Amino acid sequence: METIEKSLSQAVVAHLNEAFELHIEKLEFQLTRKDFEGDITLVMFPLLKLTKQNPAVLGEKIGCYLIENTVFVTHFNVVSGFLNLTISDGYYLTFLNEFLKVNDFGHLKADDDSQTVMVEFSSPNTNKPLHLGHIRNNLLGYSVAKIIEANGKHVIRTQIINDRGIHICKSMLAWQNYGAGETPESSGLKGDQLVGKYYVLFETKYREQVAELITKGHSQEVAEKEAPLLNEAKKMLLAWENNDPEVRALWEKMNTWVYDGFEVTYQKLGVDFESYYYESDTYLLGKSIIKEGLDKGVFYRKDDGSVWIDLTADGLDEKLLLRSNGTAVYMTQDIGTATQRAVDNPQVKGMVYTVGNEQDYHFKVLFLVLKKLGYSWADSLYHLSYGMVDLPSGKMKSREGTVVDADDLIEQMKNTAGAIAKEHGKIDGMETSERDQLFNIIGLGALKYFILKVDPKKRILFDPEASVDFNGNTGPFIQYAYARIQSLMSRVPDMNFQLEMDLTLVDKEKEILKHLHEYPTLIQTAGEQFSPALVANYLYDLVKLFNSFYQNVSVFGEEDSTKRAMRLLLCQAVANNIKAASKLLGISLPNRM
RNA sequence: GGACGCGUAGCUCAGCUGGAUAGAGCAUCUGCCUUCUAAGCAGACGGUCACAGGUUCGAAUCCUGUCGCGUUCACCA
Repeated sequence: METIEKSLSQAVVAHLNEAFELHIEKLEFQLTRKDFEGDITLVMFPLLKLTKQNPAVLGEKIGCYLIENTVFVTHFNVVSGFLNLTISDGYYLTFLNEFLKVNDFGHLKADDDSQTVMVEFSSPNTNKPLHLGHIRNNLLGYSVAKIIEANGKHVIRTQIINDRGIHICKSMLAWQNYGAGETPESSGLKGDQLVGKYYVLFETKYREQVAELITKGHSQEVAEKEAPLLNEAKKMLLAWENNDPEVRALWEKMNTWVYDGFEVTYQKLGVDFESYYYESDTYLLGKSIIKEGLDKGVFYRKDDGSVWIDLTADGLDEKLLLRSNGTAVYMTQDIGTATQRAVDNPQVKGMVYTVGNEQDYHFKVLFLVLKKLGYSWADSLYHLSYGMVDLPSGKMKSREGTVVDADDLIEQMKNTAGAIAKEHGKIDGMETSERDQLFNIIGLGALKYFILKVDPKKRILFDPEASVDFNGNTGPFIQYAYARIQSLMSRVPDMNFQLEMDLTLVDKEKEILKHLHEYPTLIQTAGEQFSPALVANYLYDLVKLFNSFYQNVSVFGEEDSTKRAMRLLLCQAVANNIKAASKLLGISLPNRM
């Protein structure tokens, strides 16, 4: 179904080009502001110069033409340079009919010819549990993947796991030295929590050693470098790289614990993945690519043996790619992983990396290096950068214990939802299991919406105590509207109404239909901009419009049965739309609350 | 210091590629539960869109500069 803006634009453009011998390609229409009469507005200022007409005359001309030559323009008025057009109720009723025929109206379906896009998110380290920052990352990545899918593309959700390096060795070492064989089973802790505990323990013991060295007269700098624990960890990393069987076995055991723990968190969050990349599998490829690049002359070697790339001509710096001792750095790994991923998935035409904005520079360099290596796919890489999540107390720092743990936060949201529901007396006569499920849906809905509604690139100030609300512009507000429609629908045994096309719409009904009409365009824009926030704010506006309608216009009280049928169908359409849009945000909807 | 990002109501945020009198929620205040769920609705209050220039019919939006906040410029990841 063609949008009304497009057909209007075509009609007006053809008419103007002929009348004034112009070569305009298309015109932009916008929704008419509330205070003026009309539905769609053409801003005529740009046309005034071209046609050398005054606004009143030109508006009159276009307006009359549209009334005579289209079926859906019924009135028009001109205010200064604005031509306001009124669209017939019949047009919107036809639209409503179309809308109801499809489940996810406005979403395109991928077929065999569709593009495939890979979306990477989460990218955890295997030495500690997921925290609030990961939650934003996961929600964003998952939602963007859904939005891209709704634009008719195949999507492969993937995660790149940083499973090697000094950090995991620290956890391993602490577990070995102080763990006494503790396991997730014996401790009752989730695997990731257990491994995280030993990472923290390492840091504690390490700092004790540093302090001790300082009292013995060493400088801070020397002490930090010479502490025996750190040297042990380094030794362990080396043993790992040399495939020491014992170290590898311990590494695999502890990583497995962590993955099991992560899986539980992902399930609670409602995200999942189709493929996984492990840096332990790809860092060697990274190293060999560095060698190739060296041979090709893209990189150069310094006297100490380290390998670099000079990006000063591109406005960046010189960047280290391989240490003088030949070991891989972060960039080496990422080059390897990116290449592996491209080799494994030749059909993929785009790659989205969901990574925090503190790595903007890193990704700029990474993409540029890949391009200089001559990979054709390097141009289709995109860094979906997002702002960090700050706490009122400042930045989250794992070493200072100011991290908000993902599992804890989810639990807390659920409890808050329960407490508020109880306060409102919403849970009377509900089974315990049903109750539990409901609190889960609402708590997570609140959390997801709270995070997704803000522009990805902006930082979020997150106050775990106060800032997640259940009133106003929130997830539960949207869920509540949906639940109310469901309860309304449950009173109507048969929804097979035939829509009468000569009905007269009241303002609120028309406003809702106009809003629904914008949905396909919105999804397209959200896809282009990788922005779940657009979807969230659209949803909020829809629910606001709907609530106002629902509270002020009766459905069952309506005596005209055809009008009543139309209103019920309108409710149905809104419910469908809430469902479709919520799915893109990963927000579940309850049938009652 | 260089680079990148941000700055809109007391607080948290919208404001699409420039368009009409800058919008929501929270907080504060007024009404509305005996008819489909009050986690709601109707309304009031609240703004020098950081500041200064520029571009033009027209700027919160684009350009330049200044200030403030953040991130980043590691043989850390």
